[in-house]
Amino acid sequence: MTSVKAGGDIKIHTPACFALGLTLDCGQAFRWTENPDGSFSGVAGGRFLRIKQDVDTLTFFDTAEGDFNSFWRGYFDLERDYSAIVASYECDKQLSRACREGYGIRILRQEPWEALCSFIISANNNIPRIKGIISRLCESFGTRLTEGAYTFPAPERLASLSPGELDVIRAGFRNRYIIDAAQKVSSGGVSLERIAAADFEDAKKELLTVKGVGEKVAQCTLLYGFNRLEAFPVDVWIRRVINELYPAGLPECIRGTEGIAQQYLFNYMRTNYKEEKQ
DNA sequence: AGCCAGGGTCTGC
DNA sequence: GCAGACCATGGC
Repeated sequence: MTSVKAGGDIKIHTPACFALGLTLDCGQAFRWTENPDGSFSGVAGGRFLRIKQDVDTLTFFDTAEGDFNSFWRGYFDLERDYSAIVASYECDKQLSRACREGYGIRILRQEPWEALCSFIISANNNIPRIKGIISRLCESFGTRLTEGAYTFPAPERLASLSPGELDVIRAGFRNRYIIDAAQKVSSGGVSLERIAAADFEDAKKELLTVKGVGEKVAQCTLLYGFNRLEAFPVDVWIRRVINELYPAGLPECIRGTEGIAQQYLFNYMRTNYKEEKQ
């Protein structure tokens, strides 16, 4: 069976402060892979996308205009003025440097359920392995879109599984956490709609009722799944940032967009640490 | 071989 | 509230 192309390519002028590769490979999303030609392929919102950034052009291959406007525009946060946000970080020297080195990183607007489930899997784990587990989760329990591309399984699909049935994804002790999250979300015991409408503290409190969700996973879910830019997840890398760069406290200029600053600092510390080890 | 990874839970004080 | 053991897995 041959697939019918739904639409042509969409080309837009690359927005200011937009770096595709850094954004898709900075530890906030786990579903994108780089192709030999420099484009990226991935699945989000139940849609497969191949996308490539050239000097001045961003190409969404084989994408319908309706999908671009109703989904991808929001997913890549194209309407937000990142140049202004990054400029507001000039109050701090080290943060400014982090912004230069990671210039163009954006916070993706991922789906709440995928973000919650992905960051439950991220606990005490490393990024390459997180990607592998999520890939196997989608391949085993998602819906096939095209060759090698599967949707992220809905909570309803995972809620009826036993931990043993999840062994194929090799998530280890996280199996029962994934299932608990799927059960609470699909039953409405935890409501993603209510979380989206709640203030920050109430939203976090509701997320913390899920097993396997502590402070850090809740902050990640709110930042990446609900676009709460005031969230500030602290993992081991950000702990190093705080200890080594900001022992007296974080700079004032990040107030309101702490999550974006956090992403630049995360990238900065990880990149420099890797170079140090070579 | 042992340590680490976008942590959290559970128990005991 | 806080420390410490424990949790699966795989890369280095």
